[in-house]
Amino acid sequence: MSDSTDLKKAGLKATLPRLKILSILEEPRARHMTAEDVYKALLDMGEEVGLATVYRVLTQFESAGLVIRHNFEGGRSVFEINQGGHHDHVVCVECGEVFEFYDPAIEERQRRVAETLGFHVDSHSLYMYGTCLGMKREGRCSKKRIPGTGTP
Amino acid sequence: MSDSTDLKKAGLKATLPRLKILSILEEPRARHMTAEDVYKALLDMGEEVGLATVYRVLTQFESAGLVIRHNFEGGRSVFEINQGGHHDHVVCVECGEVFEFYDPAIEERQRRVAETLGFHVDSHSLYMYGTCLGMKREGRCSKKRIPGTGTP
DNA sequence: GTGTAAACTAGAACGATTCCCATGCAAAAA
DNA sequence: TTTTTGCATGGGAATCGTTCTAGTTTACAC
Repeated sequence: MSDSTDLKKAGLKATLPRLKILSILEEPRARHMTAEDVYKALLDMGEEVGLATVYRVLTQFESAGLVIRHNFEGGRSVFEINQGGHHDHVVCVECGEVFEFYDPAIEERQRRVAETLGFHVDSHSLYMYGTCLGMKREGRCSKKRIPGTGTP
Repeated sequence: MSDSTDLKKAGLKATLPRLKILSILEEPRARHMTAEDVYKALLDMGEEVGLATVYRVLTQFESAGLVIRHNFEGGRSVFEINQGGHHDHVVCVECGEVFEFYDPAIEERQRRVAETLGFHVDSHSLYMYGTCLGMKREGRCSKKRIPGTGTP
């Protein structure tokens, strides 16, 4: 299905900035981007889009369920395209790399805890922070820093 | 053990601002406070402490392991005194109330996941956001808003 | 094509946090 | 005791990410 159709289904007009932003987030290598990252990517591809628009659009996308917003350590938000399957995150504080995982047992226990407390859960987030020792991407921890993650 | 001893053990001089801030965080009703909350509490008790000092001291306390910093949804940080036992959080987006829980099974599964990934975990955070239907504190969801939590 | 509401841009404003620096104070040296 | 040294402080300015405002442009139903 085209991006344009995705947007209309979400009740949003298919404007140029929105289409561009969506396409950037859909690139496989994009995964977790800050608003600033998206803005820079737009500039790099020669698009005239204001930073304010990026923030507005990302927030709209979040409301529409097209993207998911994460608040990693350090305060700033990172966005990820919503491809359906829920998952949690492991963040390497050395290289800033973000890995994903899904554990049914954890999900089930969370449901249980909420039930016990009489709590209706809208969303939950689970992040693990540490170092990717022996992680196999390019041999080891890549030392490349991704904005919005890790410690200084 | 006195606060003064706690500070010295953490390698920090026992200065007045630090003692005051520590004592505020130790009050049982304090639990989860923003830097601003701590600052206001100091002003209320007639102390002359700068906001910058509050931030600086809280960060030092965090490094020393005396307090834990949380990044709840909404961006701002909330601080909680570290009383040893690790726990996770359930945040009511209606009233801003924060509840704590600990589930050994979840902790164990997390450890397992990290192990599988060859990842050394320094810390992790698990938050559930929702509404505290039927929660029994003062009958129900108290509608009192706590800074740094919840949606607008 | 045209009208209208929605979306856009740039820049100002905002709130949280950090930086800067002159001053204060307490432990170590003389 | 006096001097020195160095960390801690307070206040305001600066910075950062994010949101708001005003005026202009665009998408889409007619």
